[in-house]
Amino acid sequence: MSPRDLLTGQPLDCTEDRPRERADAARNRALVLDAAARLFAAGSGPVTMDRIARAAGIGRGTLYRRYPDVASIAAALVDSRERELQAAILGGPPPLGPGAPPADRLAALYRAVVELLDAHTPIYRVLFVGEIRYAAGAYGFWRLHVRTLLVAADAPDPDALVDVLLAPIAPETFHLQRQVLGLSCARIAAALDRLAHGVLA
Amino acid sequence: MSPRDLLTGQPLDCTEDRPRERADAARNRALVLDAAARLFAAGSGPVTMDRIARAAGIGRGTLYRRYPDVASIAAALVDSRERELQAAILGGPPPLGPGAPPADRLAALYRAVVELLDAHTPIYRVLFVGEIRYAAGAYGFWRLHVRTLLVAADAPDPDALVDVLLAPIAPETFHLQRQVLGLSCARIAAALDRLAHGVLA
DNA sequence: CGAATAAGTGGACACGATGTCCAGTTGCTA
DNA sequence: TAGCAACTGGACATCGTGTCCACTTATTCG
Repeated sequence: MSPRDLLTGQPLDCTEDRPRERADAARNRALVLDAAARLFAAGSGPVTMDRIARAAGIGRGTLYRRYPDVASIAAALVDSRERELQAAILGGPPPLGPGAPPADRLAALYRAVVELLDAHTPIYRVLFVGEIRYAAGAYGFWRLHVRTLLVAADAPDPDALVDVLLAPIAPETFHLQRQVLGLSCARIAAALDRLAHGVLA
Repeated sequence: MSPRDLLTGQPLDCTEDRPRERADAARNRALVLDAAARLFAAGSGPVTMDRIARAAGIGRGTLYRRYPDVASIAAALVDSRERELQAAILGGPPPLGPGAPPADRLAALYRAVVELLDAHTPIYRVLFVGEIRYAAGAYGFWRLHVRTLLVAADAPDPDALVDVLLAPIAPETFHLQRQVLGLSCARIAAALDRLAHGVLA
């Protein structure tokens, strides 16, 4: 693990005696996130560092100071939602939280992720593009969780199965099903439900 | 369907009376495919149109004349292998070909695709990147085939399930399992086998 | 209060890739 | 062997990336 938060790029130890973030920097950060959210929502053309900087009314150098790339900005935008989901998985009510059978918990995770993807499709399509996906914080957490469920269900070779079970919630697949094919979230979740109960029978 | 072959970029009607491809053009095409194969195999840095042109010793304009992008070149490189697989699915011996139960046929498809991905990982990582994947010829064929299997197995909502079942053989997932995690093809195929038999129970 | 200082700022720059265009060349055919 | 059409190759305009550095400003401390 790195000493920095994977999602925000901020040092993890916010309460350290190291000099606090300056007021203008904080203001600019808000401008950046706001502008990026607008650009993602607008969906007109690819969201680039250049566009974000111009939309936020700041220089490129300033943008690069805090965020190394578009993915890190996307991560910051969905940060709070993902923390909520993690909390619900770790300590919320079943079936998402502890207490339900593994297959039901996996299905519940699928349902929650489908909602998340639906609410922030353009962001996740940047955040989880190709390889980056596996480096993103959320994937690591989901992977750990699903692996635990596999072990609890006595499934063979959890290390090989876990990524197979996570593949169907890749943003590319979701986008194809939701936008291109026009499937409802309920139908997608139902298909994933069958997957969960089929494999973790 | 377009009047051109999705894989080779060549007109579909090779025997038409339209002027045949000139000798120098054919030579250059061979040079291009050869150079691209070498670049993909070498694996040193991203394979771009520019590099391919230089490696083949031809100009950029010449390259763009036949191939609009790197993906189309990658498609041409695996064309013959994919045609073989399609033939085996349509008319080969079971379980890949007709005659075996749907779950077995799906598992056999998984096994064959895993082999294909393993033999040409770098090519497929370009060919199936993000959205492009669904536009590539192979995906459409596999999709149709798997949908047929789902219908044959009386699975509910084949249109929602089919992409869920195809997601785990995305090159990104395969790369993670094979290269990053170091799993053997056999283990990956076994996990997919469980998936096939779990869902098409 | 008013320097000193370090963090923050913004735009210029070099680089690399894309896709287009067109003047010149060459293979093919009659 | 002449002419046409296909082919060739490199120049060009465009766009995005990531770095760099001289300048500015918020904060701190004497």
